[in-house]
Amino acid sequence: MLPYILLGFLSYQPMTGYELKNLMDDSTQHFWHAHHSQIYTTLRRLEEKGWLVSVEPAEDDPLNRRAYSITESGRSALQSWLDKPLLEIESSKHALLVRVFFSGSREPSGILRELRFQRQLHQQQLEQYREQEPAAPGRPDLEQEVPFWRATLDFGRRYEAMVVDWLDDQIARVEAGRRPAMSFPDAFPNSSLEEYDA
Amino acid sequence: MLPYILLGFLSYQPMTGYELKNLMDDSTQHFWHAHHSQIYTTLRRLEEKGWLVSVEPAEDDPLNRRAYSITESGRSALQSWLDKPLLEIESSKHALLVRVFFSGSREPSGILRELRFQRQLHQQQLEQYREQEPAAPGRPDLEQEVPFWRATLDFGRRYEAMVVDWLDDQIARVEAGRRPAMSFPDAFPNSSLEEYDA
DNA sequence: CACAGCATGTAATCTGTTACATGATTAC
DNA sequence: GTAATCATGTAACAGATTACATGCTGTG
Repeated sequence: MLPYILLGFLSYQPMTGYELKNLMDDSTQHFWHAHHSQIYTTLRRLEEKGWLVSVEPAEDDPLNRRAYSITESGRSALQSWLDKPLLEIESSKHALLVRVFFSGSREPSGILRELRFQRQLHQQQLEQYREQEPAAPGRPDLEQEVPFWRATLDFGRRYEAMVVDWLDDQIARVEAGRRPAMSFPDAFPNSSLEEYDA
Repeated sequence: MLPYILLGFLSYQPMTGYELKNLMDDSTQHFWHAHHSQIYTTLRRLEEKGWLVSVEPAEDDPLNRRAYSITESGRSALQSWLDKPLLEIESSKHALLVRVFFSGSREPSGILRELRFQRQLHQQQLEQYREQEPAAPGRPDLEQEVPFWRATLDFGRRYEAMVVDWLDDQIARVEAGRRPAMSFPDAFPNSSLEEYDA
């Protein structure tokens, strides 16, 4: 997948590995991320394949920047990947759900602490997504891309909102189970926005 | 993560690799999956670590079944993993979103075909989750686990419902963009439940 | 007897993470 | 000057997928 992300961005304009890393951190982070080590090695591999070409860092560039450009061969590889649609549901991995699945014998207080902290993290993530707005300033040729960038951001917002709701319900469920047949309020009601106190 | 899933299941009762694979396919599939090759090698590794013990397949068992049991050391490893809560948002990977992100210059018809097919898949997945109901028949000692199993299933249902909604909106958006300032219905309106016709 | 399912493994490869390593530039 | 950021790489390791490989059992 990473090769196509790099090809995709380089189809907009030539860039260095460092710039690609930053772009991914800003825009694809919530559905695909990569460490710089993987990006640099993948770029080299794509150049060997002939899908990219890089210009040797200029001698007067002490930062040793290597800019990559997409080749015609790279463009058609990207295009034929896009033309071959995804025909399956991709499987995902959620460590949090693994933990919840095997939490039946944990202390309710420990579970609650974890769920409340996760709720806080996902709420913050949601707020951050709500502030983001994709744009291609000064690139009218990329205007048609913007609605698709926004679509992926919208997915992120809906996903985080769903997770926050689910966590709220799980927190309520565990709290309800903790004091069965009781209705006393907690002596020190927990704010779900406190720092994790582990 | 896989080691803890195996430990978690084996904390319920001794099992073979094959049974663990089936259990995962039935219950953790939507938040963690593994191929049998990885399960068998991981079980061996956990035995070397002393977290599991296996009994040699009985001589009279032509199927060569090897049953694993959790050790005390394995139980405490599982427990201390559960006691160390997850303090970050886990990053996820969504190939579909990568494709959508770089779909700005694709043919609307190709995008629509893909989105509609994905919608169909996720709708089916949602219906399948709605029919599922976690239970521990004949194991009253596992009753307390059931609500947590159900919680992860509930996550799956909400996730698939969210994805279907999002796909509906994206399909509508692309359709609206395809015939700007027009309101003629399609000559052959597409059923979103047809087989993929690629 | 053929085929689906039971049952376990190894090997090669690919993908991804973490750690190690280096050096320049910019802002304070 | 010192810390953050720019910028690129290698190496070791861990995690995951795909292919290869084998043999038994039960059903039609």
